[in-house]
Amino acid sequence: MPELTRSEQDYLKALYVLAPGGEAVATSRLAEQLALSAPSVTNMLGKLADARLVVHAPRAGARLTARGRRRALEMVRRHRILETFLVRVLRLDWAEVHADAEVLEHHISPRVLDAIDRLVGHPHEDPHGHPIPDRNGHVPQRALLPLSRLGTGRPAVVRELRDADRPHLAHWKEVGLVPGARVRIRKLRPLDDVFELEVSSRRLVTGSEGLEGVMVE
Amino acid sequence: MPELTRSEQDYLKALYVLAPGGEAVATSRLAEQLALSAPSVTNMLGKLADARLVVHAPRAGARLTARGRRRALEMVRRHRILETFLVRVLRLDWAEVHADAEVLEHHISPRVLDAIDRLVGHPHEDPHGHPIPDRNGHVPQRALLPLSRLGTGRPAVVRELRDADRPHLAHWKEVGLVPGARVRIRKLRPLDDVFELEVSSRRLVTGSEGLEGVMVE
DNA sequence: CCCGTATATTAGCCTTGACTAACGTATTCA
DNA sequence: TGAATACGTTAGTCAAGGCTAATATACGGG
Repeated sequence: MPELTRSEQDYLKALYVLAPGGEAVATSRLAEQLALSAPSVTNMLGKLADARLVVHAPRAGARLTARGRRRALEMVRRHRILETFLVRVLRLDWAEVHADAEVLEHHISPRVLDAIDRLVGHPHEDPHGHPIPDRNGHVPQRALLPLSRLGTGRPAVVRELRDADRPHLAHWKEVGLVPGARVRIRKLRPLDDVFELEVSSRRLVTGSEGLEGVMVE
Repeated sequence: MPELTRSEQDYLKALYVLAPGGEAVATSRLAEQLALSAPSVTNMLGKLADARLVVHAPRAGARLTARGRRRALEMVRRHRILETFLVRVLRLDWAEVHADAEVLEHHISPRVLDAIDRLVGHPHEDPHGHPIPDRNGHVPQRALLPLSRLGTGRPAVVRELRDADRPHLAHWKEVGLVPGARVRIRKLRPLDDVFELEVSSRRLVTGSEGLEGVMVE
């Protein structure tokens, strides 16, 4: 298993995040996700294709190969274990751990990762509710939908919160939108973009802003 | 306080390790310490001098400025706190933690470092006995000498073990050469390079090989 | 005092992974 | 069907931070 550079790891993880099911991802989407220019992405996709980690159909985007997916899931696993550690052991704030995990995931040795995993008790979910892939790259896939698309009246349970955007995370925590919370959309006013929610029996009125980051079941 | 690259941090730390007292260090010594070529070192010293982190008298080696020393001690502090964490919290082996700390020291945010420091109880010494600089870059300086230069008969106490060489560390631990252990040289046979030691009342016969890594008081 | 050796520096090159500018291709709409 | 637009790729550049080969300095011994 050849070593990957930090950039290569980032590209693979981004591909997985954008297409967990292995669909093809457009160059531009990947560039946006990584905050890089399109030519940089084309260029790196070439290298990753040479290494058989992605297939890059010239003008039809890129998809992970089985090997690429393995490596991507390894990074996802690292990230989520680290977030769990940062919250549970170091007691950092839920909303603040993403950036640190993003850096550390590239620099922790397998030995240290295992020790951390052991310390936090081999969790199956990170602090934001995301499932943690096992050592073999197996992840339980769940069928979730963004809260913004849950119909009126139907009760649901919050499962995952997108960890990448710090400001919303802090806010969600405050209003009780955390994994396990019960939600229901009481009323939906699409014209002025207002949601009236019931979160664990409390009332909450909010705009749709950011609500695709809250995944429910 | 401008950001330093990983390489810059490594150079500063190496300078501190080779000359804790602020003496000038020869280019070649630094190159050896960092396992780099001499021209690479000359080149980087130029940059560090521009940044006022070292003074580089053209053919007389380099020494840290006050600012450079501050940054170097920050790295030393990080390294030692991390080693303490790896041993005390993650329960990794004493002899195995150096390499991991060496990488992580560059990638841990101040927030995470503080949390780790708190978790391990603000230690003043790392697992190998080295003093940990405080936040302001203050280190208690002790006058130690390598065990290889302790005279015959004089009792002493082991204080620090050089953490960089893994094989010896493992060995020293086995034979009881750990911080706090009492030692005495019973007999010294310089011709065949044999030391007869007494370590915490146990007999030990050994060559001088590596004994400069054991610092006693 | 000059030469040989050791050490430091200069010159020039390489790789990684970004970037911008320019160019090609594909799609959509009139 | 042809033009406008969106998107992708090619070409060429840059900064970091290594390297080797060649050059320069300094120092000690004959």
